[in-house]
Amino acid sequence: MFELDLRSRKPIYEQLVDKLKELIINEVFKPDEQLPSVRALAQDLTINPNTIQKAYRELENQGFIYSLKGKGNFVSQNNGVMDTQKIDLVLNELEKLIQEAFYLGVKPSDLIAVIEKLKAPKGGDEYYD
Amino acid sequence: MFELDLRSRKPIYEQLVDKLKELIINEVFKPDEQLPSVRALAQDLTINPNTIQKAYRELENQGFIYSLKGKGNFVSQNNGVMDTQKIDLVLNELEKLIQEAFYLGVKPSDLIAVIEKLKAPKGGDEYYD
Amino acid sequence: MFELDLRSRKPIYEQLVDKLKELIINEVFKPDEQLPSVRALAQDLTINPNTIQKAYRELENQGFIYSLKGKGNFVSQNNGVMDTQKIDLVLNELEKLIQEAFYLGVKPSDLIAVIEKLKAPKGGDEYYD
Amino acid sequence: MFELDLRSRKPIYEQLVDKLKELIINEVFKPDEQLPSVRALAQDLTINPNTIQKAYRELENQGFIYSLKGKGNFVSQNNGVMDTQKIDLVLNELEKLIQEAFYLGVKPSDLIAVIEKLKAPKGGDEYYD
DNA sequence: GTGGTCTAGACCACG
DNA sequence: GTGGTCTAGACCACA
Repeated sequence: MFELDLRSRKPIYEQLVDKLKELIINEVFKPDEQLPSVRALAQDLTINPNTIQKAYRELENQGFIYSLKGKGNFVSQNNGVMDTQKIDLVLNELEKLIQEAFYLGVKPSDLIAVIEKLKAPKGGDEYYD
Repeated sequence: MFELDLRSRKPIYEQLVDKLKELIINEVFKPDEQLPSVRALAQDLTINPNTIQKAYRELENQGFIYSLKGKGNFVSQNNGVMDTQKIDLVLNELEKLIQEAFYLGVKPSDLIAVIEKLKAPKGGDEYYD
Repeated sequence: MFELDLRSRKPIYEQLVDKLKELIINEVFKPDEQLPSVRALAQDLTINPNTIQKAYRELENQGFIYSLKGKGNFVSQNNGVMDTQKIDLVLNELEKLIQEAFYLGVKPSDLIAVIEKLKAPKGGDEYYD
Repeated sequence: MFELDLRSRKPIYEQLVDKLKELIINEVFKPDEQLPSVRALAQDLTINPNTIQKAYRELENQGFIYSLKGKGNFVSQNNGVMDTQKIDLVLNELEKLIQEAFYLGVKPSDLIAVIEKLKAPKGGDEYYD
C-alpha cells in the first residue's frame, strides 16, 4: 500500500507524511476516518514506531489529521475555510518550481496540461467542498 | 539581498543554493557573470566560508555555475539541451504541490494565472516591486 | 587496507573515492553492503571525519553508494542502465592513456592481454596475490 | 590550434601539458623541433606566461621536452629505452579505467576496437622507433 | 549509534 | 586575489 523508498535521501517520516497527505487529499482516507494505528502501521511497514509517530505528529501540526488520546488518529475535516497563510506558502513554492521548469525548457502549455490532468482528483469537481 | 533564516530547519547552504538558483534563473546573475567570491559573500552574510563553498559546489554539480580555481565562480550558459531527468523531478514535485494547492481551495484558473504571469522571465519580471 | 599518500598532490578525499570505487567495482564491497562508518574509517585512517564525509558524498553523487541518515552508507546496485555520458568520459581518458602507453613502447598485444586479464571481474580476480 | 577549455575544472597548465604531450606523441612536434616560445604562446592563447612556463616545466619533468637556456624548449628524442617505471604507472592507471569501463557496461571487444583504432598513430607502425 | 551541518582557522594551488 | 582542501571540535537530526 505504501511504497517507501528506504534508500532515498528523504527521511522516512517525511515520505510517510507525503504519502499520507496524498491519500487524504485524494480521499482514500476520508474525513473523520481513523488512520491505521501507529503500532499496526509500524509492523506493516517494518519500520520503527517512533518514525510513524513522528509522521503523525507532523500531519497533526499541518492540520491534516487530529489525534484523540487513547483512540487513535483521524482525518481532519477539510472545512471550506481558506488557510491563506498555507496557501501563500504553497503558491510561493509553486512559483519557484514553475520558474525552474521554464528554465529547464518546459513550455507553459505543458504545465497547464498538468493542471488540467489533476483538476478532478477523484472523479468529481470537488476542490473544496 | 539574501535573506537567510539561520533558525530554519533547512540547512543554510541549501537556502543559499535555492536563492542563487532563483537569481540565476531570473537572470539577475547573467551567464558568464562572476558570482560574489566565497570570502566576500561569507563576510557579507556573516557565515563561514566553508558553507558558501558547499553551496557553490552544489550549484556546480547541478550545472548552474562553473568554478575556475584562481578566478572565481561564474554563471553557466543555459544550453538548450533538455535534461529530461531533472525535468521529471521538477514536474513530480510540481504535481504534489498542485494537488495540495487544490486541496487548500486554490482554483485551477488561479494556477494558470500564475503560469501566465511567470511565462516570460526575460521581459516583464519584477523581483522587487 | 587503504594506502593513502598524505603527501600526494591528489587530495585525500579523491584518493579515498578512487580506492572505494575500485573496491566496489571489484565487489569487495557488495551491493547493499554497509561501508565503514564515517567515524570508524576516520579513526582507522587517522583522518578527519569531514574528509571521509566528503569522499562518501562524492561517491553518492557518482551513484556508487547511497546514504541513510541514521543508518550508514551502502553500496548501490549496479543497475544495467548504461550511463553513456560517463562512458564517454572514461573512454576519452582511456584513449589518452593508451596513446601514451604506445609512445612509451607498450605493444597493442600487451594492452589486449590486460583487457583479457580483467575481463571477468567476478570469477578470477586476485587483489592481493 | 590549441583548444583550451578555460571553464574546465582542470587547470589550464594541465590542459596545456596534455595537449602538448598529444602533439608530441603524434609527432606533430617532431624530436628536436623547437616549441613555440613561452611569450609567443602566451600571446597566442591570451594566457598568463607563467601558466605556459609551468606547463613546459612539467613536460620537462616528465621527459617529453628539454630546455636550453636562452634558446628555447625542444622535443626530446623518444629513445628506444623503455622507462619501465613510467610504463607501470600508465598501465596501473589503465587497469583502473578499464575496470571502471567494464563496470559501466563497456564490452571487452569495444576496448579492443579502441586499441586497434589507435594502433598506428601516424600511418606507419612505429610505436617505438 | 548513524550521517549531516556548521564554525574557526590554517595551508595549498592557480593565475 | 581567487577557489580548494583539511583539521578540530561542536551540535543537530534520524532511526
